[in-house]
Amino acid sequence: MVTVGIKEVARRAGVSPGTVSNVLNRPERVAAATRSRVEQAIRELGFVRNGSASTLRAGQSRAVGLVVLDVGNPFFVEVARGVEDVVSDRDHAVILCNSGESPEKETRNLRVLAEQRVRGVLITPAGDDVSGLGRLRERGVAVVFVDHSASGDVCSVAVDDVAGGELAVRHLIGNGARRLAFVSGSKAIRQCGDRRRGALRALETSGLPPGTLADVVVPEMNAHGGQHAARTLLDEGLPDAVFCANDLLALGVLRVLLQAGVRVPEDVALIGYDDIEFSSAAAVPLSSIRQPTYQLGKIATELLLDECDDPDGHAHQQIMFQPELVVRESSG
Amino acid sequence: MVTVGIKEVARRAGVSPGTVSNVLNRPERVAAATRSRVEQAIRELGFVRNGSASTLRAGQSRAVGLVVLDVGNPFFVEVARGVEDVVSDRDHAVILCNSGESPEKETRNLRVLAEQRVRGVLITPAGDDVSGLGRLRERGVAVVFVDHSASGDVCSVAVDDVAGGELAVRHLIGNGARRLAFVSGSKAIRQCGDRRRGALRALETSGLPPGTLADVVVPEMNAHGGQHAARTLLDEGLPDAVFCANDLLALGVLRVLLQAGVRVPEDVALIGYDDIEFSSAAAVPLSSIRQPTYQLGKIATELLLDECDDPDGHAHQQIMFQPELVVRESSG
DNA sequence: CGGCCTGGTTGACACGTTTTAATTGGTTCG
DNA sequence: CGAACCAATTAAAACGTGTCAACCAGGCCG
Repeated sequence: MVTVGIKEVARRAGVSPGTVSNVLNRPERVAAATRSRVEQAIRELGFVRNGSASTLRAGQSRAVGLVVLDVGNPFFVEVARGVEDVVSDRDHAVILCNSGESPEKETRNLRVLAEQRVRGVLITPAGDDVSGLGRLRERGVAVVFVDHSASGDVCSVAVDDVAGGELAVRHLIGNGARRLAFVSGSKAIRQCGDRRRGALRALETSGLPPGTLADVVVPEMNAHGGQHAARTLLDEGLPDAVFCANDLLALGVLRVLLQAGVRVPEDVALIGYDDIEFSSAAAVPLSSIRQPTYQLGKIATELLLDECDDPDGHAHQQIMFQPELVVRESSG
Repeated sequence: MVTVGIKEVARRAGVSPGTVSNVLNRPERVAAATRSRVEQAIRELGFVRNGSASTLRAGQSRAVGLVVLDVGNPFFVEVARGVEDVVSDRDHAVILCNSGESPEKETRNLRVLAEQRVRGVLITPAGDDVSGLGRLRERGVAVVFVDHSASGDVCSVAVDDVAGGELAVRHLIGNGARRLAFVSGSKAIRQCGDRRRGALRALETSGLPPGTLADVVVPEMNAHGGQHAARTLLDEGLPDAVFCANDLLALGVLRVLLQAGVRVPEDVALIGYDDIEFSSAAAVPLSSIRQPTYQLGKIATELLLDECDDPDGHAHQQIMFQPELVVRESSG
C-alpha cells in the first residue's frame, strides 16, 4: 500500500506539515502563494487525507449514523434521502445501518457507530429498550429519534400513528365495514401498537366492540409477511376490511386475495400505511395513510446537527406531524 | 466527552495496554484467567474500541464500500442485502453510497471511501470513465465491479445484459409485436446500452429492420421517468410493445398508459427488467427479466474479501450470470 | 544444575493528523 | 532607534491503538 501522507506533501511543497494541515482545514490562514504551492503538491502526489488520523485527533468524525428498521422499505429509503441531502449540505457523511427490526442487530450497529465515533445517531428503534442509546448519549453522541416520539430530554421527529390508525379505520367503517382485521408486525414495534390503538379508538367512536378487530401478526413487515397474513385470513374467514400496518404488507395481502379470486374492494376493502410509490400502481390501487417521509429525515437531521454544533445551547424538541388519508380504489 | 481508552482498562485489570489489545484482537494468545479479568474491566468501564485509532495503526479499516446507482431501486437493495450478509459474516462493515447515476457524486463517494481507508470497493460505475477507480487500485484498495463486466485485471460480477435484452424483445416479437419502443436512461449507462444491443440483435434475428425500435431516453431510471416516457409515447403514437430498461420505468409507463385508457397487453405489450418484487403485484402483473440479484452481491463480496485477504495469490475473475425471462400478463 | 524452549506478558514506538505555543521576518508606532 | 505588533509559518506534543522485540517464569531435557 502506497501511503502518501501530509508530510510528504509538505516536503514537496517546501513547507511544514502544519501548513499543509492549515491548507486543508483553514485555507484562509495561509498566504495565497504558499497555498497554491501546497495544492499543487497535493495534486501531483495524489494525496488524500487519512480520515482515521483526522478523526482520532479531533475526537469525533464528520459522520452521523442512520439506523432504520428495513432498508428494503421505500418509506425508509425516502427518509434516508432526506437525511442524505441535509448531511451532505453540511459536508458530513451518513453511515446507513439496517436493524431489520431486530434489537440484536440494532445493538451491533450501534456498537459499530460508537467505534466510528460518529457525531450523532438518527434511529428508529427496533424495540422499546433504549438503554443502549442512553449509554451512547452519556458518551456525548447526540441522538434523535426518527418516526418515534420521545420524552423531553431528547429530540424526536414523528408522525401521529394513533391518528393515522384512527383515520384508516374510520374510513373503512364509513364505507360499511363491520368486521375488520389488522395485519401488523410484532407488537413490540411501536408503530404497530400505536396504529392499532388508533384503530380501536375509531371502533369505539363508532360504537363497535373492540372484538370487531381481529389481529394478524406476522414475523416480517414486508410483502412476504402480507402474503402469509392473507392466507391466514382466507383460512379463518374473511373480514369486511383489512387494515395493514404498512403498504408492503398490504401489497402482499392484495396479491394473495386476488389470486384466490377475492374481489377488492367489493368483497374485502383494503388499506395500507406509508403511501409508498408502488401503492398507486398496484393491481388495485391501494388506499393508504400518507406521511411526510422526506421531511421526517430532513428535519431530524437538522435537529441532530444543531445539537452536535451547540450541545449546550440546544433545546430538545419533539416534533409531531399529522398523517393524511389517501383514498384509492382498494377501499372505494 | 468521556473517553475511556485501552489503558484505563489495562490499569483496572492490572495488566499492560498491550495485553488488552491482545484480548481484543488475538484472544487465543492470552491466558484464560487474564482474559476474563480484562473482559470484566471492559464491561465495567463500558469501553468501546476507538475504530479510528485502530484503522490508523492497522493502515486499513474493516470496512468495504458499496457504491450503487440508486438506493431507491429494489434491485440494488437486494444486491446490498447480499453484500451485507457476507460482509457481516466476516466481521466487517459496509459503507453504502449512492451515486444517483451521477459521475460527480460517484467521485465524491469514492473520495470519502478513500479517506476512510476502506479495504475494498464494490461498485456499479455510473459512467465509463473508470480512471478514478484505477487510482484507487494503485493505492492498494481492491475493487470489484458489480453488475458490470470488466477486462482481465480486475474482478467483476455481472449478468449478460445483451442476452437479457434479446430475450425480452424476442419474446415481444414472438407475440406479434412489429413496432417497438425501448425506454431507458442515458446511453452512458452500460446496462442500457447492452440491453438495447440485445434488443437490436433480436430484431435482426427476426428479420426486422433496426428502425423498428424507437428509443425513448429519460433522465432518471425510476417510475417518474417511466411516466414521462409514457406521455411521450402517447404523444408520438403508440408502438405494439414497450421494453423498459428496468421495472421502475415499466411501472411508471404502465400507470400512465392505464390512466389514458390504453389496454395492456391488448393494445400495447409491456416488459420490464430486474423482476423486482413489486412487478408481480402491479395493476397488470409485469413481465420482466429476472437476475440473480442477491447472488450478485454475495459473490462480488466474496471475491472482494478474498482479494483483500490474499492480494498476491488472488486470481481475478469475471463472472457472468445468465438472465431469465419471466412472462406475466403484461406481455401475455 | 545449566541451557533451552514455550506460553504469557510487557513497554515503547509508530501510525498521520491537528493544534498550540513559539518563532520568524517585516512593519508601524512611540 | 527600539519596542511592540502583525501575519505567516514552524516544531513539537498529543490522540488511542497495534506490533514487535524483549523479557520472565516455569518446565523439560541432557
